[in-house]
Formats: sequence, structure tokens, C-alpha cells
Amino acid sequence: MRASRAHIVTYRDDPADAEVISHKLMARAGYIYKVSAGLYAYSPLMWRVLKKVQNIIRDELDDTGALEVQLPILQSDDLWKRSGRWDAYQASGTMFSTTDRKEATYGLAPTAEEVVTDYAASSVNSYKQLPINLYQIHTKFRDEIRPRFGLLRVKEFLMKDAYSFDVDEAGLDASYEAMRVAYHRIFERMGLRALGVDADPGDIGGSGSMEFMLAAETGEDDILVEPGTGYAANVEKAESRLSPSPSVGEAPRALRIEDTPEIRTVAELEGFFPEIEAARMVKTVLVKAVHQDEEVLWAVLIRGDQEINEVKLKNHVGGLAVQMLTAEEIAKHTGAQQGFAGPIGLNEAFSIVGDLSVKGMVNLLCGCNQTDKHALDVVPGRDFAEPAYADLRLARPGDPGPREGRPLELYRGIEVGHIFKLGTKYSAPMGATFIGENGKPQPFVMGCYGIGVSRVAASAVEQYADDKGIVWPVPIAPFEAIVTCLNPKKEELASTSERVYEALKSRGIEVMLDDRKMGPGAKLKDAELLGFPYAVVVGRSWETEQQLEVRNRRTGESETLGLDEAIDRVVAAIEAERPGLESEVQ
RNA sequence: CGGGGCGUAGCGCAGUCUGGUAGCGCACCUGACUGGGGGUCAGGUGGUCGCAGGUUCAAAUCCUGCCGUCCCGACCA
Repeated sequence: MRASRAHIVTYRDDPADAEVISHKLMARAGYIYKVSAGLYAYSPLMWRVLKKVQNIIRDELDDTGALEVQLPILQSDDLWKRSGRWDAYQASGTMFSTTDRKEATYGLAPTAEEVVTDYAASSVNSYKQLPINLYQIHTKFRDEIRPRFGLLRVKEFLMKDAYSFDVDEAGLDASYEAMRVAYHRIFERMGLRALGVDADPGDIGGSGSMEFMLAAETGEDDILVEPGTGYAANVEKAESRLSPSPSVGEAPRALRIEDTPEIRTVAELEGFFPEIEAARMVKTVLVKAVHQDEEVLWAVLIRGDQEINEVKLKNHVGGLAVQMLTAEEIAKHTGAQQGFAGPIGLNEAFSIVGDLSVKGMVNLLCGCNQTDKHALDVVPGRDFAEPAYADLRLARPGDPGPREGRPLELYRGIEVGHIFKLGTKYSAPMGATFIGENGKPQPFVMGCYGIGVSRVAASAVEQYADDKGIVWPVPIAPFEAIVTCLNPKKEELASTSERVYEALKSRGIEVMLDDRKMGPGAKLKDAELLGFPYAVVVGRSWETEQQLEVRNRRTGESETLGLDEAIDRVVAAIEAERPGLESEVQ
């Protein structure tokens, strides 16, 4: 490919709306063009990158026996109502929907569990056809609250989604494990550093899931890692050990109610009662679980020095969404102002759940639903009915880890893949069954497995870019090398560039020839901005001493070599890096 | 959904406060020179100033509404 014909358009300035490095560089280098918020056009070079990402995914999935299909994006609402997911996705607003001329309603697929389950139900009749894993690489749609960060969070994106169908849990475990291994191979082959972490399945549902994260400063997910133990989890899911409250095991004292004028928060209470530390207090958080046709009130008890994990809470109380009560609602339901709620004398409309951090506490301080008063030396089970307990606590960096108690470390990551054990969450309600060995119909035991193709490309930029521009790993670079002719007007340089270019092509290298009639500085800047892993520079050193310069974009190193040696060097380096960088990275 | 910023040429911006002929840099086109870090000179193309209404002799500029876009907020008992 000649650069003069490759539709290369680069800019000197960052776009005004870009925040993160991948967005700035991909826009400056002309890889992406924003059509409107959260919607991008991919340039020819960008599409080459995306095809390479796709092909690595295809290759590895095909190796596991998975089968590629193509499913409709436009999906009728009644299919989604059969799984029960229509209401959840409409409630959270994440699904685009539209109607046809007959007023029938359709959604634009954010994922395809319903469609693929429907297909499997009709085409798989016998256990003898199982297991099967169907995947596609296709456009997905999500009505993001705030599209941002270039390709990292958009309304329309490329995603690989795979769905496994097994006869039983053991089969699912095997399918899931095969995908887990394939995912690690996929990211390794792309030359990316990915970490598998325990995760919450979110709206997709199911019994277990693992996210694949690319470490990057701009990641939107917090990951907690217990060093040396192999424990890594999304903060939404992470667990930690907790030292017991100092009150555990004390002899109960008599309940008393004290005036605490205008003292509402734990911090204020610590100031007001200097002898009582936060670990002796209990916060009462009032929320409502929003269900389709009702709202359920919950009071959540947690130790004063701890915080609630909203994802764990939502999983516990159920419903489409969990919302904090407003000050008005608190006053209405508890009879007291905000800041004084507590389990004592609480309106019976509230269901009460306690975090495990509260279990065993005695002589604790909490609210008692009277404005400007708090209760002290409260004993659960004596002063209010002992609630059910659950793990609702947010694990924090520095907390002792769950495996060996080593302090948890915080990392930021970009979620590029997610695998789920769905079980029969979709197949059972949708009536998707096969005839088992016993001759009776039974629901598929399913798993699903996603990779954000366009997000992977942007994440790769995040992970490797430097102040000069993009640095593509060889396996997903749009071209593996560029031959830069610094002065195409000079016949000697032009013809030498052609020779190098043709030689590299014939050796199987994907190479671009920069034959553009621009100044040498601009060409060198462009090559760096665009991120080609290797550059062969043909310029003055060739004229004076028949030497070419070979540059490594990632290390910045350059070597001056004769023509044949330069070609051999580039070919050898690229062939060494094609399988991915993992041997060098970790 | 709430709060705030911004919409002027393909991109980045000034001009708006204080109304009076639409500007700068980059990019692009033509030519010449230049050719190892976005080079120089000369000439040129390109804008219903987001949209709609209003005030005025006169609106990019003032007023009203709408739209778009970006940022912040949605851990607190």
C-alpha cells in the first residue's frame, strides 16, 4: 500500500472534545471520525486494525470448536419479554427501541441471548447435538448515559458475542473453562496485557462471571488485587476481611437516648462523641428497590467506618433499580429528618438487612428515627429485632485480602471481555429445551462470552501510546512496517524505497510505502503518530554511504544497516513479535 | 435527570462584554524554492457566525425559546 493512496489524514491539534489519550491520538491520526456523540466512522487504516482483532478472535474461537454465525440486530420485543429482560433494559434505559410501520416494537441488540437461544431451541432437538458454541462478530447498540472517551464508551460498537449450550452444569463448566483459556490466548496474541478478575454479572445475570481487564490509567473500573495470591476482583464484587468491631464481646449496657442536635453523619458523630469510634457506630441507609409495579423499602445497616457496595445491595434486594430515599421520603416514612434514621422504632414498612460488619456488635450507636437524637449502647436482638445479615460491604484498597489477608491493591482497568455462566436463566423462561438422554425435555445450560472488538483497539492505544503517538503491537497494527522515503524527488532514493518495499512485501510483511511529496519532518512525525511498529528510513545516509535506518517505534531504538541487512532485521523482528508480546511482557 | 461550559471555514481558535463591511493559525489549491523532524515565499479556494423568533436604521455580538456538544454530579444518614 502506498501512503499517497491510503487516505491518510492527520491533524496537528488534538480535537477539542477529547479527554483520554486513545481518543486524542486516534482522532489526530485520522483513525476515527466522530459523526455524532458516541458514533464514529472508522477510517481504512482503523478498519484494518479491527479486522486483525477480529481475525485473532476468530482463529482462537474456531480452534475451540465454536461456530461463527450472524444474528439480526433488530429484535422484536416479545422475544425479549419471554426472557424477562425487556423491562429491565427499558427501565435502565440502555436499549434503543423503535417501531415498524405496523407499530410492532423492536429493540436494537445490546447482546443476543434471546435470539440465539430461540435459534438453538428450534434447531437443537437432541442432547446428541450438544455441546455447541455459537458466536458472531457484529455491531451492538447501547444507549449510554454518557458516551465518552472516544471508542471506549459509545452507542454503537463492534463486539464478539459467543453463546454455549450444554446438557448440564458440568458441561457448562467445561465450555466456560475453554472460553477462559481462549480469552487469555486471544489477548496474549494481540500483544496486550489482560487480567482476569472476579466480576458481578450485572444485567446479563447468571451464577458466575469473570471480566478481562486491560490495565490502563483511564480505565473506568476499579480492580482490587491481593498480591501473590492470584486474587483479583472488580470492586463491585471484591471481598475483604474485616477486623471485628471493638464492641464485640462486651457486656451489654443499658440503652440510652442522647440529644445530638444537627449531628447527622458518622464524621459529625465522631466529633460529638470523641470516645466512640466509627467502628462502634451503625449507619442506617434507607433505599427503595424499584420493581416493575411496586417499590419496596429497605433499611440497610452497616458499621460506621464501612461503606455499602451498591452492586451487592442491588443483588440482595432485587428489583430493577435501587435508589436512595430523598430527604422528603425519609421524613415521610421515618417521621424524622434525614440523618437520624435507625433500626430502633423504625416504621414496619421497611425490610431490614444488616451487613456482616454489624453482626456481633453490642453497645453500638445508631439513629432512632427522632430528629436530633441518637441511641447509644444499643444491643441488636434486645433493642431491635436481629436482622438477617449479608455481605453488602465495599472492599477498599488496604483492606486485608480474602485469601491470605494481604493488603488489597487498587488498579484501574478497561473491561475488554466478560464471560458468564448463565445456567438456565434464559433457556428456562423461554422454554428452550432439548430432549435429554432420559427422553425428557430439559433446558439448555448456557454460558455467554463477550469481547469488545472496537474497545480492544482503543485500549491497546491506551496501554502503549507515548508522547509521539500511537504504538500498535505488531499483531494488530494496520501495517507492520513503513518505508519512509524522505525525498521521493531523488530518483536514487525513490527507487531504493521501492526496492525495500517490494522486498518486504515478498517476505510477507504488511508494509506501507510513504511516497508522499511532503517534507521529511512531516513524514517522520506521521509515521510515529500512526503507530507503525517498524520504520525503514531511506534518506541521506543512503546517498552518502548506502545505509538505511531501521527504527523500532516502541523502544525508539534505531540501527543503521545496509539494504539486505535492514530488510532481514525488519522481517526477523516482526516475525518474532507476531505471536504477541507476552513472553517479553510478563 | 440536575448544574455548568461551549457552538464562528475540514481542524484548533480570536472577535461577543461596549451592535456598524467575517478574522488568525493549521489543512487544502496554484507556482517557485527546499528536502533528516510538521520548511520558506507569493498567490488563491472555502463561512446561511447551531436553529427559530424578537429588539434595532443596523445583530456573530443584545433578549427569548429550542437543538447540538463537552464537563461535573447521581455514596449519603
